[in-house]
Amino acid sequence: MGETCDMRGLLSFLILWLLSKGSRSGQEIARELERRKGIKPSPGTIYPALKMLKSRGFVTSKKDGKEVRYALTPRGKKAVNSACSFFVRAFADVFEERK
Amino acid sequence: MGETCDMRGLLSFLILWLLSKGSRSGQEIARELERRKGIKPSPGTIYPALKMLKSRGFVTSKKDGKEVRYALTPRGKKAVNSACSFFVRAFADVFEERK
DNA sequence: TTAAATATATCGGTTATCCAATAGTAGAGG
DNA sequence: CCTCTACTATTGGATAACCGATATATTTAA
Repeated sequence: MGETCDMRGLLSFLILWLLSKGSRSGQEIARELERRKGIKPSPGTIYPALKMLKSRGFVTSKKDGKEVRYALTPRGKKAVNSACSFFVRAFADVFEERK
Repeated sequence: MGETCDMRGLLSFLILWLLSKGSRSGQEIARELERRKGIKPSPGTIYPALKMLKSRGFVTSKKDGKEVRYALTPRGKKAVNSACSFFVRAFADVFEERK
């Protein structure tokens, strides 16, 4: 990517989706995003995103030694659900074509 | 959406993907985006996006009476292909889960 | 008990991504 | 002609989405 089409966006959506599988630390999230996108998001990307999601009430954080574990709030769970159905509706045929 | 998770982004990706099905006018693109996203993008959204894609050599435009028809360049076709495979790799399991 | 490593976080800046408002342009019908 | 309508386009502005550099805290290892 990069030289072709930027594909910016959807980082916070992916973070919420990952957290819907269970709580994670910031670094765990960064590593999972790396597997998906090819490049690891920098600290300046991941932590401000988590902070924003927290300020909107989608995520809680809990310090645990060296790490901080992030988890979805009930409101975050609802947000993921509606975001997923929106996402699937919007991009369904893009996926179908590549099966 | 909106109140939940913004889902901003990927507009230009969707435009390129639509154009990979054949040439379209700006309004045809806007209407197809409306079906996908629920709301019709405003002129201030769609035309600057098309202009940007044109300036990057992904798209050509050709006046045809009242309309302007947009089409992919060879470079645009390559961009769509790599963008699609990136997209599918990044979001495959989000999609699987909802089938 | 230091030093290195790891995780979290902030700051400043760049670019993308939208919208609302506004305006130009061309065909259609009176 | 002239107005109505649909399409195209620009401008200005708000916000999101990143990155690189830097700083801080905690654990681990030497």
